[in-house]
Amino acid sequence: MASDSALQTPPHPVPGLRASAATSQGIGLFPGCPDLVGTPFSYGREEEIYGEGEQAEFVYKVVEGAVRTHKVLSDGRRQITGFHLPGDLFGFEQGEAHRHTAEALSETRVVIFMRRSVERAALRSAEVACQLWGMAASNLRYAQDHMLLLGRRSAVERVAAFLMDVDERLGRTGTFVLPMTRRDIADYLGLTIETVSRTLTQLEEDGALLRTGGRQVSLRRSRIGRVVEA
Amino acid sequence: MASDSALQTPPHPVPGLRASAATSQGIGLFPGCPDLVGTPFSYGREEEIYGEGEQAEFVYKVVEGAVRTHKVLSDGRRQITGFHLPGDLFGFEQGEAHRHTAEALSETRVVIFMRRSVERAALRSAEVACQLWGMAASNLRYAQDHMLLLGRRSAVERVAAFLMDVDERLGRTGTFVLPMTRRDIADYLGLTIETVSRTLTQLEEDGALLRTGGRQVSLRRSRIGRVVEA
DNA sequence: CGGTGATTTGAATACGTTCAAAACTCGTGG
DNA sequence: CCACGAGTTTTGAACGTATTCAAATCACCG
Repeated sequence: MASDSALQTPPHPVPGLRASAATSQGIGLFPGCPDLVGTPFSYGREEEIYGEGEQAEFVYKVVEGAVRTHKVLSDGRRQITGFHLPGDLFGFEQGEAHRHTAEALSETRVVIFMRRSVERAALRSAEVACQLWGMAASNLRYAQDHMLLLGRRSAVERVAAFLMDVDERLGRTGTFVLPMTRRDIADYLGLTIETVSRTLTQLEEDGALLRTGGRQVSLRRSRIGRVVEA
Repeated sequence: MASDSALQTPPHPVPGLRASAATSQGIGLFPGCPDLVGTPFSYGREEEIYGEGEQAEFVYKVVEGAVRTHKVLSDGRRQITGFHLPGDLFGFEQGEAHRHTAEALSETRVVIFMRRSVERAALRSAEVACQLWGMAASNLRYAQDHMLLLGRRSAVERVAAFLMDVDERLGRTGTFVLPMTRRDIADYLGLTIETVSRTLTQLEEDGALLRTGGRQVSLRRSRIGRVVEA
């Protein structure tokens, strides 16, 4: 399931000193932050990147593909806390252990950084620390919007808002292929797969979107926008 | 409704240069951060501290009392994103405008800081920036736990988890007076006031807690803990 | 002690869930 | 290129939890 890259040692790579050797492919942690260079790595569909409770050694940046992070209750109920698309950072924890499980939705390429070195960089440079702060704050904003969705929105509103969000993050073309299953969508929106499916059907009947094949959707922005409004 | 302090000009104070004069009462932003001194201020029960969309000029730290922050949909549905008790910081935004509304639950004393000067301090000092990062990260963790609660937990689980959380933050005595109304609890847990009330009754019948008067509760930690488990 | 707002309780309803089965997709191999 | 088959998605029907609407009770302040 793992990629065939010679650099890999799944499931938990140790970049060590190889980071500098990877400079050609390496991508900086932040736009203007050339000294922190990551090691490329990749994961196969449904592959676990790290599990809840594991030592949080690395930080990850998506290059290609998509990742989900989630939490689970002991009886299996699952809440996806976020989908991470190219350019997004994930896996950063304050404590020693990961507080989520992260899995690749599809064949996914990332670059990884040692958490320790990022933290050291933050301690030395106010600029780096501010970027990390900004990142956490932006994730917080996102989480709070999602709290409003989970706590107070109806099924149609959740699904419509979700589709608009995905469209946005995928380039606002209005037409895209959902990178996740119905189960993932349901576990992200606090619904069941059946409700997600029924709601999609309803939105299509209302002319808010068109479906061609299981995952492909085209939004009628004006119509679907009216569903969310409030 | 505002306090009778001579320093006040409700609802939106301008501390300006008075900050240094307030040193005697002033409380630093962080434990080891003596150069950022706030101006004391207070608000009456149900008084708005700032509104969503307003210019985010200040940052607040609760000294006494309690504050709620929330978001509202145009039709009035409300989601409380957090309760802030003594010691907690709130009102920090990344952008120019507040993304929530903040209100005092009861007579509340805070110290306020100019956002600009905190930001300037962060730019200068990696240590301050790291503290702010840590704060945002901790809020994020909290928000993500709450997402799991809102998305996947039943009414009893939500109420039980809520009571245990309040107990924790109020000193783990097991006995306390809820500082908020049923409506606040409902809007925090994504339920209705009726459901919160019924659930409280049910928990009492199950022997998980005792109620003496509207807001006073005593938890049977072992019993109520079993409700949340998962 | 009265009055107002908060809380609780009751009954009917609705929305989303659950369980079950059919239909569709898409990758694989013939 | 088509057929197969596993997994995913859709649809259907019954059910359950939480909501809604309504009214009674309670708590607290003056």
